Amino acid sequence: MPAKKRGTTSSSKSADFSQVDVARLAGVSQAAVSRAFTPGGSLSDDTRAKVMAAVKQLGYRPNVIARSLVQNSTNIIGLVVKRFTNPFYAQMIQEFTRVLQEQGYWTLVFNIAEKQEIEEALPMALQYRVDGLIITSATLSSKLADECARSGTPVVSFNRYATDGHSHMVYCDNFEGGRMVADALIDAGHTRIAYIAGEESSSTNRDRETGFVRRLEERGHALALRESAGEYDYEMGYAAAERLLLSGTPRPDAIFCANDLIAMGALDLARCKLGIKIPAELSIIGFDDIPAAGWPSYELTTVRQPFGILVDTTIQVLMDAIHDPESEVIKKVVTPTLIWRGSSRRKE
Amino acid sequence: MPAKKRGTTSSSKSADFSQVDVARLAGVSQAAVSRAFTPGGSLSDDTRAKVMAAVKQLGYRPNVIARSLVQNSTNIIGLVVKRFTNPFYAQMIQEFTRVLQEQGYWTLVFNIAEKQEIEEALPMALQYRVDGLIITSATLSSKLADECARSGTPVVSFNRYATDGHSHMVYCDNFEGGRMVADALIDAGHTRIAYIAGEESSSTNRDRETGFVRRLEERGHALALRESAGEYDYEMGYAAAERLLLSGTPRPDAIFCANDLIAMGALDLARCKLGIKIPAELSIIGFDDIPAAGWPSYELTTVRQPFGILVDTTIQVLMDAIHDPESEVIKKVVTPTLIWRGSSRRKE
DNA sequence: ATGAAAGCGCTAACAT
DNA sequence: ATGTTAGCGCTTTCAT
Repeated sequence: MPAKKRGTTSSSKSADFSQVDVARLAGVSQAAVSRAFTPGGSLSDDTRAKVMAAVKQLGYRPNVIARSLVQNSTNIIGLVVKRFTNPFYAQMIQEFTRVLQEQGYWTLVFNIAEKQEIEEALPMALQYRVDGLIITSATLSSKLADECARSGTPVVSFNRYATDGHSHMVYCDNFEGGRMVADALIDAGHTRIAYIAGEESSSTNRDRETGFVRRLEERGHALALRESAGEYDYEMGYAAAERLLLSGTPRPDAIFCANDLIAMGALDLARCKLGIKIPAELSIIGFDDIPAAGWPSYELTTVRQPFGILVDTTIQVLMDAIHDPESEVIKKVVTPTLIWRGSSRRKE
Repeated sequence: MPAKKRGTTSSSKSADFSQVDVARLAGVSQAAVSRAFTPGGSLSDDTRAKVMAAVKQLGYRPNVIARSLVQNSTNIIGLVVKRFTNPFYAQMIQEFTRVLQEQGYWTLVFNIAEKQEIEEALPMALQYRVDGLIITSATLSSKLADECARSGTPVVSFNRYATDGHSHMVYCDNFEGGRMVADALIDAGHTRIAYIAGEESSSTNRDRETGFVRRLEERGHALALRESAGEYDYEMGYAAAERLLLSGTPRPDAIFCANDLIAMGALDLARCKLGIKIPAELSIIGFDDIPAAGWPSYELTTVRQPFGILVDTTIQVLMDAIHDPESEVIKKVVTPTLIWRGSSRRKE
């Protein structure tokens, strides 16, 4: 089946040359060719020149797959993602691929739509012998985590907990972010405070909400209303806000949304459909600080996740784990920042 | 360097088992194990059972890298991307990875920031022996295209021309899209019509602009003003609109922007900073139809690229090319649709 | 500095 | 149906 053409006879198509071909043409051993491509391979200038001439003449290109087989290392990192269209995650992936490339790694993307799909995707990643895994928007079952550990593949969970005992973790302090928002809203004098949740099962949602609600309570406030978008997207945020604001109960004077997309949906519903004045009649605060949050049409107050730091840290942790497979589980927490903009009232 | 543990002795960490290990445990030949993992491999139920028992006991997982080496096929598609953060492209990548996975392929992402970087990224893709390449947001030099052809790696250029004689092409009819906008604006009675360009060197920009301007001229109109954002993003669009609308010359009454992000930047500048009424005083039309274009805060009239069709077609073309490497260059053109929304006046 | 040879884990052709 | 054998293209000893 492989339509492979070998040998020295000049044939025009689909010809992949190997080091044997190069060696033959250069009049050296195949090992010499290999050394010419090995950093630190000891080779005389003369032979190296001969090799390179032959390489150029044939248009030879090393076969990374073969190298990966013998070195038991692919220089590929598996990136498991979901919710791709959320700008926050899109930007993440962009950064991950970019920074990884700078470090000489390539990114194999595993796109999981349903929760269960990670059970298929992850074994594939292991079969491809990736050197490491970054998991965003999914949680490894402990069985999967064990398999990764057994095969010596380090895993970094990005922006979520992992209690499997093997995965490293890098995440934003979502709990603290929730607290910040509670303080901001209380300080601004709000009294009927609501929360719109994102994906209920996600640890990001749980932490943001818990931090938020606990802090409200600490300061003698209760959560007045709660609604759930179910997903982290605009449309679901819009719909959730609709349920929240048209529920018949007295309208809240502030809403904390689990992320920016939800907040923008809520904001649009409130001002475009219901004609509510933002922030005079209603404050809205999001989470992430995606680019659109800063656009003049939204001016969304939000909790910024410092994603450059998150990405760099994640990759650093992964690289450390790759080079020291025996290391203990590493956990890095990054602190978010509240970004004040026009969608919320300020302290009087 | 590879810390590999072999053999039958039960050792706990980093143990990757091979078919030899499985065979030994199952009391069959190594080839039998291979056959157990080969779709049409002939094997008795008895041996298959023995193999599977051993597989399970050891936690054996096939090594795809080794298979790729012998089969000369990786089941990996290289995806070359740029401008990741543009929602249109983010959505594309999401779709590409999803659909490719459905077909049993995995996506290796090559993120190129600078134009020149494709000269490094593409050879790497070839070294990884990808089964095919999808190029978005970049143009292959004919030298690179030749190398792909020589190595038998099919290439599909996504949303851009390729005149290299090898690359297949799937793109939206940007020229026609430009014409549609010209008609829409003229029909609505606009007389001072402007254009804000995206990345000047991109074929998408060139085609949209050419189609637009030609059609204006056909109908006896001239382009009143032209400004360039230089990039396809919001900030550059905002800045370009600022130059355009504050240039001192009489203000245009309509602007066609090379894509939605630029249009949203222009729209925000016009109404938030300059207080211009949209669309009463100024019509704005974009291109792409990203999700945000439909949000109530923007209601952006735009030319929709049917991206589901674009992606499906691209992958279909690529699959065909993979299975018939000798095929002629394929070119598929997809027609866009004008989506009317509130940011532009309608025919009176 | 260089070549010869072993072997990475697998598939596939060739026996039987 | 199953085992034997020969590679795939490469790195890496081990000699020299």
